[in-house]
Amino acid sequence: MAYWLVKSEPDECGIEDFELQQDKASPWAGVRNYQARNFLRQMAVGDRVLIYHSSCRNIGIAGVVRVAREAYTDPSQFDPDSPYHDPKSDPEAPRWQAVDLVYERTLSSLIPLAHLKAEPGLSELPLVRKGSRLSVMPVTDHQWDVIQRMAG
DNA sequence: GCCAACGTTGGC
DNA sequence: GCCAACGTTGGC
Repeated sequence: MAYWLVKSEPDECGIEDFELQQDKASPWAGVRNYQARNFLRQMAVGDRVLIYHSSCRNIGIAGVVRVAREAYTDPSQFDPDSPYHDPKSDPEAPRWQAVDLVYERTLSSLIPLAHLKAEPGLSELPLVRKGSRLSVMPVTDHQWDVIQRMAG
């Protein structure tokens, strides 16, 4: 089993939205960055995914979800009404994939970005590197352990 | 709202 | 293939 972290704007889809769905999986769609997409493709059912809340009042890691379905064609790329529409994507060779994620737990208290940045064991995590915009990233076993410890 | 840093686009 | 211009991300 592998570990991952994804960024989300809680206004769009935060841990609370997964919690409301409980055992019902939700699509993680709209990724439009090649590096992030390549990581999505590597996700396997059962992998754990940290949900990071960005561009909001309380920035940081908020909870954990689980991969419920491996990568499949993201339908929003072909939907002209979707904000994620990609007119250059060829239906014969779709550019973008989505996965399905299902709720696992909400942290008792959010781990703020400042704490993540201050933790030496996380210095290699792309999330805390200056200017990093990667929205889907792998988390090593060690980084995972560090974060679990911080979560209490 | 500001703005630095980034990824992508497109002219050459 | 280079690189300037552009649009976006995301913390503050």
